[in-house]
Amino acid sequence: MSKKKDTNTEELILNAAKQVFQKKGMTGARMQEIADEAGINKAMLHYYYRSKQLLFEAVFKSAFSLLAPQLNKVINAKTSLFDKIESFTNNYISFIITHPYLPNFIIQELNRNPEFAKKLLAEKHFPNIDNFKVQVEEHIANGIIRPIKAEQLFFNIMALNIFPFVASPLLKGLTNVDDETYKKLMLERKTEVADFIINSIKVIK
Amino acid sequence: MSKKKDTNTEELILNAAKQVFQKKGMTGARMQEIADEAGINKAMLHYYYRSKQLLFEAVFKSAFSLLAPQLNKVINAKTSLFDKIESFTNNYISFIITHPYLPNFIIQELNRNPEFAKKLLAEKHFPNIDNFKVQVEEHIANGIIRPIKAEQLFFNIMALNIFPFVASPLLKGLTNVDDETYKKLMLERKTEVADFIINSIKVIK
DNA sequence: AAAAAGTTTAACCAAACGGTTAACAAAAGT
DNA sequence: ACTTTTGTTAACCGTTTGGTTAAACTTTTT
Repeated sequence: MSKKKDTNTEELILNAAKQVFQKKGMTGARMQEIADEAGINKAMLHYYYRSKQLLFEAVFKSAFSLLAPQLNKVINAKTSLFDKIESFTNNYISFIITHPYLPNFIIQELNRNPEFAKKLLAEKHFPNIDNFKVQVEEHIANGIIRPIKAEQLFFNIMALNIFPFVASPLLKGLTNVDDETYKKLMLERKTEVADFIINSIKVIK
Repeated sequence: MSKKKDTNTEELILNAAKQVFQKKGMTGARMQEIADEAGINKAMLHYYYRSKQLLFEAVFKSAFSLLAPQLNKVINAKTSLFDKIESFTNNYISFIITHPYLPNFIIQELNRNPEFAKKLLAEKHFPNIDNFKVQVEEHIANGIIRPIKAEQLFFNIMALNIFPFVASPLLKGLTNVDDETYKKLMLERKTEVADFIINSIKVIK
């Protein structure tokens, strides 16, 4: 057995492929461009990953398994509902600022191939909202939050956190703010979003 | 002058191109596929639209000018803020259900080419949030809503309305609901989203 | 040190791609 | 009637694309 190599080609390819696929998508990416990005011969891509499709799937799964634990924080965590919303919002926005292409990439590719989405979410024993649902229903029963379907609350949390990163060119254009100001607004959202949600659902005693 | 033709080829092409481009994006779409969809010879696409790029731009602009007046409803309308949020949410969700591919298409292509986004939003004298901003600030000054930046409120309105349609494969997977149930949830959002927003910002007297 | 296995490269290939051409058909203008 | 313009088609073209090959180089095994 073995694995010396200070330059691991397989990993080099995966990282280059990540960059190119996440920026241009499956159909927009070119194998030659990935090879150039990695600084190696194009044949290496096929040597290690056989085909564009398989290389893409490796990139996608890698991206998804980076995002999954983030999403799990809203769904499964032993903290109270409000704490959960606050910590998720704070963490998620930090996370996404360091991986700006990630959410758009995933959404784009899931839309391109929804069957792949179903397969992926099924095979990998995946974040399930059952616990979250129970928690929401308990909070409603105890009069802590106003009645709302757990699914709708979950959609709202996801939307408020993810959308401004996915739709940034549109929102930048509509609000007429420059890149720097937009980034500041995104940082503000680390607390703004959680406040907005909790304000909406909390019952005032 | 004139224009007899019961089958207007130019329009036939545009409609076919809309379908293909909105489903597969600029890079994923094929000229032959558009021709097949329209049931005509591929050379016709170039006869009427010169190139793939120009055909794409025609489709994009058409899609955008369909979405723009919808967005304008939040930004410029003479009604009160709460009315505005309620009517926009209700209208927008109805609108998007009849044009399901539209928001994702626009977001995807704006991300692919952000410069094109800037150009488009600049040339077409476009929805501007200035009026909305003034209105929000007035409401805050009058103690009707709690303090919030107009941009953040605007982002939140956009996010809550648009995101569940853009990210439907992801959200379907995570919440484990079938297509029919998902559609029901989307219809519920016609009122749910407005309530959620107003609950969050309204000052209780 | 020789053989075997693993890695890398340049050159190549067939298919798919966007786009063009030339010939033809249908309308419109005269 | 015929000439010109407009619309349409099949066949074609050069380039790009994902993928392969065969030979060379490197590392590991014996």
